[in-house]
Amino acid sequence: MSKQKLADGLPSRRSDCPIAAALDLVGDKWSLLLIRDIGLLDKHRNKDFQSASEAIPSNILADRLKRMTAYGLLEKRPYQDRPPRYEYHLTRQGRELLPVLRKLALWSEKNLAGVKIPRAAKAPTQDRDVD
Amino acid sequence: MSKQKLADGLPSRRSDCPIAAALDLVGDKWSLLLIRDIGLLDKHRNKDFQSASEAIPSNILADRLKRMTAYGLLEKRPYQDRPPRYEYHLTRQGRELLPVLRKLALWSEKNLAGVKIPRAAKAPTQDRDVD
DNA sequence: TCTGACACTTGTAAAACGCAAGTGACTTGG
DNA sequence: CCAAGTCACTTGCGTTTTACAAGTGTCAGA
Repeated sequence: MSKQKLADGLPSRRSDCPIAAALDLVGDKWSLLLIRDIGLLDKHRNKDFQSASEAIPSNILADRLKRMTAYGLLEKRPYQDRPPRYEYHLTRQGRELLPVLRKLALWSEKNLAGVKIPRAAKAPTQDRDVD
Repeated sequence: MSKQKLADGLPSRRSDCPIAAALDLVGDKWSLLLIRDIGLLDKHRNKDFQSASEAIPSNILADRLKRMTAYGLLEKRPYQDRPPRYEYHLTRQGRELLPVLRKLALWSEKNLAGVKIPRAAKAPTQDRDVD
């Protein structure tokens, strides 16, 4: 799965448009939802992601974690030795996607019927999100 | 193509998360690029979209235009009678996605090597984009 | 030793995508 | 009037990606 160049580095870009370039990395059905889980919902481990309300398939989950780690958006960090277990955190690059997600959430709240942003959504921590 | 409920109205949402809800509408490889074409690059007609640097397949293009129109993000407006021809414009809802795109573009410029936002990108017109 | 938790991996079917070619309405040049 | 061209799709079909279910390996704890 994911025939795209993973081992090496980034995927080849469709164009030099910044929007297209970003979508080449996270423009699919699940990636931004994982960024949300990690950055806004404080989920970090495989089972946490599976328990999200959207039920991502486990193979897709594994693939996306692998990909986004390769892209430099996530960092895989061990939290115990035996059995070896890892949790996923946002890199600076990944963290800086959070303002985009917030914008998107605001759009939904304003434009989609019955959508409310939960107050639970963790407020910005380190990153000043003035814009 | 696009077996998803189109005729009726919106697709069923994966969850009540605002981010997931938005991605249910535009969380694919092409939709946001079309929003970009229309809202930032002033493209409005089928051939304009095909001439974009990313070469979207014509059947996918037709499907996305149809879908996003059904979702209320685009408006199909006739510009001549014979032969009947239409051009696509953003609705208010669609236009309000532009700030999201700008955020994303800023992210790319800052975080992806060699990506520059072209000055050509039309500045915000009607919509005050203070945030 | 047995059971369960956890983090994946594998197999296979279903869906979406991408490419090339085709269609229909109409205009324009000859 | 007719042939050729433009435009906006549509169709067929092979490829790729997704999704769902089940399986695997490692290890802790009872």
